[in-house]
Amino acid sequence: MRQSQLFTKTRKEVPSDEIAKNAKLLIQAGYVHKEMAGVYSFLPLGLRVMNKIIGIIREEMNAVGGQELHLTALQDPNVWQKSGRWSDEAVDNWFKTKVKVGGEVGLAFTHEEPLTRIMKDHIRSYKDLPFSAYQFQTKFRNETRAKSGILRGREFLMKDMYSFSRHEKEHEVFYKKAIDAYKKIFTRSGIGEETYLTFSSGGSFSKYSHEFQTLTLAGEDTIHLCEKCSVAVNEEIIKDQSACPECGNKKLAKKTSVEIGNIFTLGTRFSEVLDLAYLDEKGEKQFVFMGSYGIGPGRIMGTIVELLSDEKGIVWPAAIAPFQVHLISIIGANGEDVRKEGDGLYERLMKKGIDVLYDDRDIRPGEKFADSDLIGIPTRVVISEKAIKSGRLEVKGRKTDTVQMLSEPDFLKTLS
RNA sequence: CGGGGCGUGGUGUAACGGUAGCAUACAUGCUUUGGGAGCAUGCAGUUCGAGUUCAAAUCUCGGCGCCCCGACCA
Repeated sequence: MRQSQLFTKTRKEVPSDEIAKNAKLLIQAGYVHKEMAGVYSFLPLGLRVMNKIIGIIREEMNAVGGQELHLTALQDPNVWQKSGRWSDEAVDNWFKTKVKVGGEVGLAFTHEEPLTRIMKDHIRSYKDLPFSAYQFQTKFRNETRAKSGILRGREFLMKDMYSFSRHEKEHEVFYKKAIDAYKKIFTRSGIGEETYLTFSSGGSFSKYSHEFQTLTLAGEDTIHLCEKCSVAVNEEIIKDQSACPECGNKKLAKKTSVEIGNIFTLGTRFSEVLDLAYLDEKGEKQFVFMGSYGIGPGRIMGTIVELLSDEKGIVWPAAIAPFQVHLISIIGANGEDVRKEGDGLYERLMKKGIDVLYDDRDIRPGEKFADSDLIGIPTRVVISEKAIKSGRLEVKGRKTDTVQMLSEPDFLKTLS
């Protein structure tokens, strides 16, 4: 992508009412646009990052056998009435609206009910189980208070997976696989070190659940973590569980964190009320045993900005950066050589399948460097008269201050 | 939802109740060209509605919006 064609521009100054670092930097660098409180549009750079995160999650969900599908945002009240989750008393953050010809619909804040109903058409026998399905879907939650930039919005993308098993024992096998898959996702996203498997309350589903909590002051949760086992206990159940669930360690460290994923054992909570059942080997009717598994890709994105940015801007991990390489041309007084060489290098890199953002703009170097640091692409390559004379590329990592002069083949090797 | 703060060009900021100014961005021209260049010219603004007043960005009331703390967070 040529930066001269990128319609988003960086800004020198940030909107003064933003406090959250993730909102400040993502707006300043042109990744997102705030539409209103808690509602963000993703611009080309932001969408690229989001798609990288989605790609990682998708691979890991597929690896545990999940099948991707896409459910509706508009919800039929009937199915929610059966589970008792349609009323505003039961669920206070519904967005509800009316259909013109009569009747109400809701905007989905989660999808247990609709998917359970769909599965009634497909599950008949124990032979149809176990099974899991997932989607990336926009969720709507009428939060009384949106906050912390993209970390807590009223509209946000969510990966939600649902598992359907014959019984608890079968469910637990999948549940453990899901935990491992989640760990891989957060590690690959570059926040594995700061992310803790956290024992938490199960809300209205079950007594306990597991959350994945990432340490950051921008978060709104409090966890008590065991440094030995890398697990934590959510503050909300610390009265019941005051020691490490793994090793019994009683000296837990209290930290602020953000919940970037959660997994619940649903049991037969939904299958019973919606009558999702199968016939077992003996021909007896059994309710399907369910679980649900959520991740907020936007929360991962915002959390990475919170954790990894520095005073100059964002620092993306290579796996989720919008581009692999930021190619910058320094066009001096007679810049034709540089322009030609830059264009040529850009074409060659693109042909190799390398994702390059090419700053071909006719502006001064200082501005290009500042933008590059702000945008946060992992590798920067500068092409200039100096570089052309040396016959090498000037390569610098976003996180390091040292510049390497590499031949083009050597540079290509560093990317593979 | 309770409490607090704040709404001025695209963005960031000034202005005692009395001419809405500065910076940046943008446009044009010339000069410049390795860490957000210089000069000149131009474009562009008081959140909305009532009220007080000779006069309101400024004071009062209300709406709308944004941020923060708390409550909530399936």
